[in-house]
Amino acid sequence: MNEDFIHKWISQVKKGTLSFIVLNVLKGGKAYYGYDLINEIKKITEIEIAEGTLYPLMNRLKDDKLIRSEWVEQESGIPRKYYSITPEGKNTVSKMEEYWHNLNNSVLKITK
Amino acid sequence: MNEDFIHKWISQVKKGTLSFIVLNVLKGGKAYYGYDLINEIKKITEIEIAEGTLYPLMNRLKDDKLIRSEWVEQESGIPRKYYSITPEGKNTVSKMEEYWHNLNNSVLKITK
DNA sequence: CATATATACATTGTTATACTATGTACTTTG
DNA sequence: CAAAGTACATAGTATAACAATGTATATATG
Repeated sequence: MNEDFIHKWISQVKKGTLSFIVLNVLKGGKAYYGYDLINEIKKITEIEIAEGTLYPLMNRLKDDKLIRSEWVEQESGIPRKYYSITPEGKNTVSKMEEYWHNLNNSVLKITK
Repeated sequence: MNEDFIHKWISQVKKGTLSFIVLNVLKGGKAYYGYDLINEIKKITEIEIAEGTLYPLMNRLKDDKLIRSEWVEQESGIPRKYYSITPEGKNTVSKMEEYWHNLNNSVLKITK
């Protein structure tokens, strides 16, 4: 069946898209912790990010200095690592937005 | 610099996007050969597909029976391999379109 | 006429990233 | 007290874009 093809295709489309989405959520300046981000993104976009995808992704973004992180102790339960965007991250996300916009316009041109 | 980040990001975004674009070009029923596809897509979308990307991509699409190919001898020059879409390809591309549309709506929601 | 450029297909090796599976550890709920 | 939820993390696998390289023909240019 080509169900399988579609499934694999969606996984490929997510490559790149996820970092863009995460940076956009953080863009406003509010800090999020990982588990929260997954749920927030699922709520807004219906896109499900596996934990095994998100945590390495956040580390990559941090290595590239687009976000920073900070451990915050909780009154009860496990400490949370809060992520927030850096100035360089904001700068980068606006360039990404521009590319995405052009890409979608191209796709619209070609799909109709 | 984050020029490098953007560059790598664009390469990742193309994963999945390129197969979608190629199938959309073929969707109308007209047959294209590889070299022609690259130029056609560059002209319409400004997206540059490397030859080392396109030919393996076309083989994958063929393996998945979304397209078929046919060698056509030329009066002069190198024979061309013409690709055309299959019914299954048309079916698949419309599912892809649906997903893409939803994805872009999600992104729009999150970027504003 | 030799060389560069364009046409046309193809493969190999490298790199990046999503996902599954698995693991740790604490808390809440039935 | 077991199950489900919260919260972080890593290892291994699969996939795909791209650079580099190779083959071969045709045409333009100095």
